[in-house]
Parts: sequence; C-alpha cells; structure tokens
Amino acid sequence: MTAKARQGTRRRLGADARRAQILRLAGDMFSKDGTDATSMRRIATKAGVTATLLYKYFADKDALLMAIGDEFFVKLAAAMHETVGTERDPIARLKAMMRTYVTCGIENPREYHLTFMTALPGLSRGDEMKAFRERARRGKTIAEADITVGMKCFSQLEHAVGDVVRAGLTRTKDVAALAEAVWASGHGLVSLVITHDNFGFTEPKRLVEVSLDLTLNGLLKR
Amino acid sequence: MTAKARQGTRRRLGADARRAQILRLAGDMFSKDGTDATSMRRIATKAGVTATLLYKYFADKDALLMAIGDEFFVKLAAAMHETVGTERDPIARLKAMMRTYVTCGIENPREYHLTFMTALPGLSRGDEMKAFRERARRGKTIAEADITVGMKCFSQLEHAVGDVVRAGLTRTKDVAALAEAVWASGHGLVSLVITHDNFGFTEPKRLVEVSLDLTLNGLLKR
DNA sequence: AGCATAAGTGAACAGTGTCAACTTAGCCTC
DNA sequence: GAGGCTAAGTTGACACTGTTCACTTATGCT
Repeated sequence: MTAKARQGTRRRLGADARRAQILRLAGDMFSKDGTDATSMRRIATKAGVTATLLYKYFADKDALLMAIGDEFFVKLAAAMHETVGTERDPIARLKAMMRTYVTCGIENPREYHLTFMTALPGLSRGDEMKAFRERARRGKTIAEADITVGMKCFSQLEHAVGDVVRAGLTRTKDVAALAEAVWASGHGLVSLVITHDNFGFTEPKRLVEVSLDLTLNGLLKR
Repeated sequence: MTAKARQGTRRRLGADARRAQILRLAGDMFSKDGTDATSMRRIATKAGVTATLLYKYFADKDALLMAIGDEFFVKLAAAMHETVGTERDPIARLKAMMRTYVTCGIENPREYHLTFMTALPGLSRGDEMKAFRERARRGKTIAEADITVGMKCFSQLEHAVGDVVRAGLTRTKDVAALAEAVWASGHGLVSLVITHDNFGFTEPKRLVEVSLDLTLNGLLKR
C-alpha cells in the first residue's frame, strides 16, 4: 500500500470520480477549443489515461458531448429559476427570464452551440420534450427524476408565459405555442450573435434589448 | 483524338465544368448525408476523380462548404425577392417575406444549418456584413459585385422593415436594429425546428404562423 | 512537331473515433 | 497470509479523415 505508489503511476480512481474528472476536463477543453479540436485522445492524455478508457464511461464522443451539454443546461435552468422571484409583474418577470437566457447563452457560446445548435444523432432535445409531454398528457404523475434537464428549462419559460396569458394580457391563449415562439426568438438572437458575431451595426447589448422588447410587445394585445 | 478515348478514362473537363460538377455533387451528397459523412474522398470518387484534385478548386473543405452555402443563399435571396411584389401592404409584405425565409429554411435543413448555423473559421457571415456596412457608411457607391450573397438577403429584409417604419407604424424607428431582431426571431424558429424537430406540441406549420404573428405584432405600436 | 501549361494522379503524413483482446490493481473470502 | 474475482486500465490495431508534395499526362498553341 505504501510501496506501490512508486511506479503506481497507473492510479485507480473510483468510477464516479473518473467519470467526473473526464467530464470536467472535457468540458473545459471543449469550451476553450471547440468540438472538433477536442479529441478523445487529447482528453484522455490530459486525464493521464488512455483514450479507450473514456469508452467505459461514455458510449461514444457524442454521448460525452451530450453529457457536457446537460451540465450547461442545468446551469441555465438554475439561472432562469433565480430570476423568478425578482419580478412581481408577469411581463417584467418573463422579460427578465428571457434576458437571463439570452445573456447566459451569449456568454457561453460553445456550450450553447453544443446544447442547442447541434443535433446529435438520436439524441435530439426534441425527443426529450416529446417524451415528457406524452407522459404529462397521459396524466401520469411526473416524478422529479422524469423531468429531463431540457424540459426543466422550457417548462419554466412556459410557466412564465402562462402567467402573462392568465393575466389576460395576450392576444391569444395558446400558452404552449406562445412559449415556443418566445423561445424561438430568444434562441435566434443568441445563435445569431454567437455564430456571426457582430453581424450588423447594432451592438449586442442593445440588440438584446430591442429584441426582447419586440418579443414581449408581440405577446400583448393592443 | 479518336483513339485516345479507349483508355482515356482520365477524361479532362474544363476547369469551370469540373468545379461546377464538384459543387453540384458535393451539394447533393452533403444535403443527403450531412457535413461529416460527406468526405473529400467520397465526393472525389463520385466525381470519378482523386481527392487531391478537389484542392485545385477549393482551398479546403471549409471553402467547399462555404461555396455550397453561398448557393443556398442565392436561392433564398431569390425566393425572398419574389415575394416583394405579391403584397402591397408593408406589413403583409414583410410577413410574406419572413414566411418565405422560414419555410425555405425548414425545407432545406442541411443547407440552412450549413449557411447560418455553422461558423466557418474566418468566414463568418458577420464579417461579410460588417465589410458591406463599412463601405456603405463611407458613402462609397456600392457596385453590384460588392454585394455579397449574404448581404443581399439581409438588405431585402431590412428594406421591408424600413417600409413598415416609414409608414409610421412602429414603436421605434431604428430600422437596422429592428430588422436584426426580426431576423433573429425567424432564424430562431428555423433552427429550433430543424435541429430539435418537433420539439414541442405545436406542429411546425402552426408554430410558424404563431411566431410570425408574434414578431409582426411586436413591431407595431399599440 | 514540339512545348508550355493546365488537369490530374500516387503515396504519404499525422491525426481521428472506435473496438476486441489483454493486463493489472485492489478488495473479499477462505 | 494466499488466492481469486472483478473493476479499472492498456495495447495495438482498423478503417477512416483532411491535406500536401512530387510527379505524370493530356491538350491547345505556335
């Protein structure tokens, strides 16, 4: 136990610790260098381990990326959740929530790109949501565990939109559709800014405000 | 000239013809199988040629992809241009234009993804636009050739938004910012639908209408 | 007929994701 | 303490990838 530490470079971590280590390292590398430049071998080397080992914790590279995406997703969901209490007016609340979403996306471009702009084969976020909604429709009780990270994010937004609708302020009452449309506009803003950065004259900060105004105003009846 | 056709499998095409052929084949393959699955070697094989040759016509794979993206871009710009004449009312016109944009994007997911959702290193669409606007600001006459495909698309949208603004219908008058915000919302819609297809309950067609309504309504003063 | 040049090839490099077969460390039981 | 079981980790390979350098060949022009 004491002597083996000499040449025991091949240290064994517990499975959980190793998985966490890989996830952390991969996340860092990837957020600095992007998806392609971060290869399985490079991650492994940085972890002091062989590339093959990664496959014991993640089915393939896509699965690893998806796991990184999920981590960002929970951060985003948490950030959005924090804004809920800050505003009492439903419109201001929804706006604040969207601002958080957009800001968070712009500040973490790689993660955002990975999570929302990359269709991993067979792992679309859309599938998650569909499954969730299916369960909800069948009246099944939804355990905490059933709520995927993805859904947590969207259902918060949906709730905030619902408050505006219930306050009788909107032109139409289809909460789901409205929430999706609102999300789409926020998503578009983020993805445009992060992939064609500074694509127009308008500076990002101002564009965010103009865009949020546009969307929120679009919701309301005249 | 007649005898050499026997073993002259190595037929020579003109440079233009070859380039066009490669572009067409690559475009097809790529739109069916996606970016990654379409390798230089596979393209070359399909063209009856060696992979090396592709590098005589395109600097690298990114350049080839960019060229394909440009092709889609001109199709999109043309489709948008066609809608200009169909509606006299500025709001209806803008809406029709956006509908065309969104529909066109949803119907050509791979091309859309390539053109607007992939940041090719050093070849961002944002750079194109910035350069264009710089020239415009300096009051230089803008020759037809100066207008990049990308800019053509956006400036059409900007013009349509401008008509609405000039009709005195909007809350604010910053045409550029408004146009960018409108674009963002359309872009978000397309990218959400094509990457997480059917991510919610609302079926795409209806979602498009709800979303366009939201955006257009958001523009107008109450 | 000969030649310049454009069009095209071959072989290699360094890297990728991934997998089957193997080794080894460390805990549990006898 | 000896032996074994299993999880943790490695070796070495396969079939690819994008890309480049040095080379050959076909074709139109003088």
